[in-house]
Parts: sequence; structure tokens; C-alpha cells
Amino acid sequence: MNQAYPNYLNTLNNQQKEAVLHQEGPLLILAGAGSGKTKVLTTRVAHLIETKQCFSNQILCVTFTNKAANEMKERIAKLTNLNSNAVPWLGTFHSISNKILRKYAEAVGLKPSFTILDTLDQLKLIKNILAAENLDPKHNPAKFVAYQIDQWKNKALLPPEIKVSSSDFMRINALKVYKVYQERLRVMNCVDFGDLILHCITIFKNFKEIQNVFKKNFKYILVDEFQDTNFIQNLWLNLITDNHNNICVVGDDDQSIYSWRGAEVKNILDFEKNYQKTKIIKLEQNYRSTKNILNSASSLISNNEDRLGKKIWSDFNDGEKVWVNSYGDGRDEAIGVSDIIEKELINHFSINNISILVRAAFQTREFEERFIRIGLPYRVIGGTKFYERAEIKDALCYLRLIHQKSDDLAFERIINTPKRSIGDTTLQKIHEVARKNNKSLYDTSLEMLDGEELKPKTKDSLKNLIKLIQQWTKFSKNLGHVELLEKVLDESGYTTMLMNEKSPEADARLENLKELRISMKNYSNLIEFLENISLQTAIDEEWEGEKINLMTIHAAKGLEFECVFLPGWEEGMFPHQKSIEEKGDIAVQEERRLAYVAITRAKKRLFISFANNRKFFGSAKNDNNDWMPSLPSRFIDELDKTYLKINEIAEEKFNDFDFAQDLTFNQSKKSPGWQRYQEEKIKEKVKTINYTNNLTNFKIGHTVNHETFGNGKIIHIDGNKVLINFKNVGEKKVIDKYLQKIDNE
DNA sequence: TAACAACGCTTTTTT
DNA sequence: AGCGTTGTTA
Repeated sequence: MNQAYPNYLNTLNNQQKEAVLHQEGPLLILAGAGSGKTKVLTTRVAHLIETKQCFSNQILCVTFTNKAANEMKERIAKLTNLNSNAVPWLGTFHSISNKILRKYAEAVGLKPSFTILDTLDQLKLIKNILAAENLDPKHNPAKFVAYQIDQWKNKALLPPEIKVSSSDFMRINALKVYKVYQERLRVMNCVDFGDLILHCITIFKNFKEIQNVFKKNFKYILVDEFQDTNFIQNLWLNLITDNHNNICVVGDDDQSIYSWRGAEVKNILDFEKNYQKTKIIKLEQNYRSTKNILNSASSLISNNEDRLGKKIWSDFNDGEKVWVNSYGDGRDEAIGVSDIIEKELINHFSINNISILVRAAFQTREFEERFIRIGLPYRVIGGTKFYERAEIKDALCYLRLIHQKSDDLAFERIINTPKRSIGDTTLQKIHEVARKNNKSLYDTSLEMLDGEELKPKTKDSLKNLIKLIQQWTKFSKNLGHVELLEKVLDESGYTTMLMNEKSPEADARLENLKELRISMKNYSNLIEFLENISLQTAIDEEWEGEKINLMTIHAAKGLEFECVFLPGWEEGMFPHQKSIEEKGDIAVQEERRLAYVAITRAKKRLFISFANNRKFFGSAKNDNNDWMPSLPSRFIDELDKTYLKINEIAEEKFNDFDFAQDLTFNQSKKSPGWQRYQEEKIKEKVKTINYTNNLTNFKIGHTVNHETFGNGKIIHIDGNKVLINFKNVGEKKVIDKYLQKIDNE
């Protein structure tokens, strides 16, 4: 092309420019954290469109999350002056598969109006099948079966292709359920997340002419977060990529954090083998973080083996050192964090740019409570998904049933909500007949209204319900979906049920239903709404307003913030105990990559912290027992101290009280933490924690007692940490103040 | 059938 | 501690 570089190329460095301008053939971009990979991808798409190398609908661009997809759409729109839907085939593997499947549903025996089941529906269906197949759910937990089915689907395996060892009873039963499960889904005209991709694979394999439609159409393919794609997603890409091999993937082996979903780092290595003459470009300059943050991250990740090896560098200045703070317990940690925010950060940064990233979702709770108490606005991203809340699911199931009578799960959910005196016995009867005749619960109910099997009283309430559903169905043909929801909630008695409850939870539920009504307005009709919500993780306006962000590290992938807090860096929590137990060192390496992702989210300020004592669920044998001493994460030791400022002394506890301006900020969404807090306030449950500060000077060889671990002998002392060989639980490191000397001389 | 008590399990990470 | 599942009673 004989023209000067367009403007958008001027802001790129040489490697980035090379990646954008690369023309034909496979391209692998190894992009370090903060090296501008989104910029490269969006600019590459814009460049393809601007230079007319193809039409915008001939570009396939796959991202990992909807959030990433939306951001890319916006950025491409800005670069090209087109609207944000200029690239129609930009989305997640699941959303693009959904689009394909809606068009060719018949090829796998589905109707295009199929419903996408979420994890809860899936679990419920599996439980039903376990019951129907007389499999004991104690020996065959529905969760295991669901997990196993998912794993099989991630490997593109359908029941006939699966071989299970004859001694592996759990998997034999899981396979049995899998078969029935797929049949039931078909009858119900439903799919699960895995099916979206799996059905596409089946279609591509069985119908070459359909496969060719896509192969021929997509002139350029781009894949983001390639290190986190799994087997079936790679297969999917393979089947859709034409001989031109114009496939460009971006990935970072150090940020591979989804192996539990079947992702393999080796996909990056294999890319070169799968696609001949792959061009490789490394993006190693970081444009995000200060040197102190970047170097801390590098020192940590250097403890991993089998890395492709990149040299990430930055010409930013050193910035502040990374703080490592130690706190007495989780509550102190939350106080300490909020203190730093109020005293150090609030005057220099927008609080939208402050983020607290945790290993597991429940860890946000302590911070939520603290922020509510002192009146700092916050948002929880991810967490309990809006569409999975009970009241939202109930409402959706009414709509799902109106839309599709074969949706047994929806029918089952609403048949007795609100209470209509149609209990388990009745439902069981309907189930049996439905199974015998291979019909849906709804159709079976219709038939059973004429029969004698049901008691007259239950028959009456069932008749009423069916009559209502029929009326709503009729109504839905002529009027809007929002009005339909209102009518359904009103006439079903659902709203009345909640209003009669008069509890704070019920109020929050009514609020949530209002929220649902508002979000429905973003869709033009019922079908469009139902087709899209299943793939939506949360409501979109999340980012509005000035709020501190709380989320898991996984959810923070691809995001960046000026200030980042990383609390809970304790052995067992991070790296997580389960991951260590399940897969040992391999898993610890993945946890380490997760820690690396977490650190590299920060641009200017980073605060890592741990608590010396952590409250945890369960084992309330006595009141002291729900506190466990904890040890700093091994990842803290692995950070190069030159870049750190370590505060060994725990934050001093200060007198904590409710501020009068409590809750003056606009907390539009009622998060679970908020609800819990309200309930606790009502119960006037004030929690106080008492500490005993009488440190004892132990010596090696002393026999001591620990509240949790019992008796043992001290074999090593390191400051206030004592290594003890316990009679019952073996060697453990604990903190001295939890020990009592036993006089056995 | 509904309301209530007892029990046991939970918390990794997500499309 | 909190939630869902199971058992007991009216």
C-alpha cells in the first residue's frame, strides 16, 4: 500500500507495529503483562478494515470474557469511526458459538429457540437424573458428575466415544448420567455452556457445507488470551480456519490460570507445530507498572519452571515500593486497607482506580463490611451472579416457560413458587408419567388434569397455574416483555409473597426484581432477552459511578488499576490448599502465575498483605476454635526484598464505631455482603475478639498444647513462630500465643 | 403439605 | 456461621 502510515500506527512501538502490519499466515504474539496486547489486537482489526483487506464481517475475533469483547468493540469503533457493532463476529467462544448454533440448530436436532442452562440448572437436572436412575447421590455427588461431564465436553467427547476403566465406578455412573443428560437436554430443547461449543464441532464435522460457509467467510482470525484456550476451543479454531491460515493468536504463558478448565500452556508451544511457518513476535515492553511493581512480579514468576521466557522491561520510574503488610486478623486487615485508602490514596487517585483482588470470592465479605461501616462506596464484580439469585431465577423461569413449554427445569422451579400446595409428591407423580411417556412436565400436567391420579385439591391449583401460563403466553404475543414480567410477577402472587415477608432479604429481592425490569429494557423483545442473558455474567452498568472495586483475581484478568490491594496472602489460602492437595507442584505453579497476574494489574501502588490469624467456617466445637493461626504465603518469601517495604508489625487496633453518615452513598445494588450486614445489625450481634497477649518463652523440647492440633513437642523456633511435632497431626508451624506449656516433668 | 428442627457440608478459580 | 437437605410433627 503506497500511503503514509495512518495515525493509529504512530503510537505503536516496532514490535507492536510489526504485529499489526503482518499480512498473511499464522502469527503468534507472545505478549507480556501490560505490553499493550489489546491495543495491538484492536489496531490490527482496525487496520484490516481501514485498508480494505477484508470486510469487517470477515474478521473473527475471539476473546475470553464478554467484558474484554465489549472493550475491544469500543476501541475498534473509536479507531475506525464505525459503530461498536462493526465487527459482528467479535465475542467469546461461547457467544460466537451461540450465534452459529441459533442458525444451524436443526443440524443437531435442536430448535433455534433453545434455552441455555446455567450451572444451577445443570446441577438440578443431574440430581433429577441421579434420582430417576436410582443412583445414590452420596456416592455419586451431582457436583462431581457435572464436573466430569464438563471435562469430557472440554475434550470434545460425547458419551459413545468415552472409555472408562471398569474399576472407576464414579466415572462409570457419571457416563451413565451423561448419556441420559444429553437426551434430556435435547427433549427439553436446552443446551449447557459446553454444548454451545460441542454442538458447533458436531455440525462442522457432519456438515461440510456448513463448515465451509464459515471457513470461506473468515479471512482473518484473531484470538486473545490464547494460553487459556482448551482442547475443544482449539479444535473449534482449527475447523473454522481455512487454508489461508491467517490466524493471529496472542498469549502469555506466565498468565495461564485456567488449567482447571482444561486450558494447557502447551497450546502456545503447539501452535507452531499446528500451523506451518508461524511468525513469532514478542512484546516485552511494559507500559503499565512502575519498576518496583514489575520487578516484584518478575522475581516471583522466576520461581516457575518451563517458561517460554520473556524479558519484560519498562522505562517507567521506580515508583513507590511495594508494601507488604502484616495484620493480626482478617478484620484488622480490612481496617488497615481502608485506612490506607483514606489516608494515603483518596487524595491522589480516583477510587474507581483502586481495586482489591482476592483469591476466592468469599474473601470480599470482610472488606464489604468494613466499607459499609465507614461509608466508602464499593462494587463487587462477579461474586453471586445477578441472574443466579433466587428471585431473578424464579422470574426468569416463568418467562422461560412461557417462551418454551418443554423447559422442565423452569416448570419444576415455579410450579410451587409461590406456594400453591403442589408439593413433592405431586411433582414426583408428574415426573413419573412424563418419563414413561417421554413428554415434558408441562404437557404431562395438562394430560393429568383429565385423569384421576391427582387429588381434586391439587388438581385445582395446578389447573389455575396452567390457565395463568396459557393467558400469559397469549399476552406475550401482543405485548412487550417488560409488561409481561410485571403481569407475571403480579398475577402469580410472587410480588405479594415477598411483600408479606417483611424481612430485609425480601426487600432486597423486590429491589432486585426492579433491577431486572430495568435491565430487560435493553432488549427489544422476550426472545432476544432470553437468548442473551444466559451468557451474560452480570449487569453491564457495573462500572458507573465512583467506587472501590472488589473481585477475584481471575475476574481481574485483563484489567488494570492505579492502586491494587492483594490481601489474604497466606499458606492454604494462596496458594490454595485444595490446589496443593490435588496436583502438587504443578498446581502451585499455576497459583504462582495467578499471583503474577494479580501483581501485574497494578500501575502505581501495590499493597500485599496477610493476617496472622484467620477466621474460618465450621468446627465450632468451642468458641475459640473458629480462629486459626496462619502463615504468610510462600509467594511473599519469593518476592525480591529490594522492591518491598515490609511492615512486620500488625496494625494497631483502634476503637471502631459506626459513623453517623453510614450508607449515605448510593449503593444501588444490594450485594450479599450488604444484606448480611443489615441482618446482623438488626440482630444487634456485636462481635468482639479477645486476645491474650501473655507471650510465653518456649524452648525446644517443651511439650505444649494447641487448641486445634492437640499436644506436641517443639522442634524449632523462629521468632514467634514455633515448629511443633504434634502427636496427632504431625509437624505444623504455629504462633506461640496459641500454645500452652504442659508440665510433664 | 407446610413449618420447623436436626444434621452435615461448605469455599477455589468461570464461560 | 450459614445453607441446603432430611426428618418429624401438626
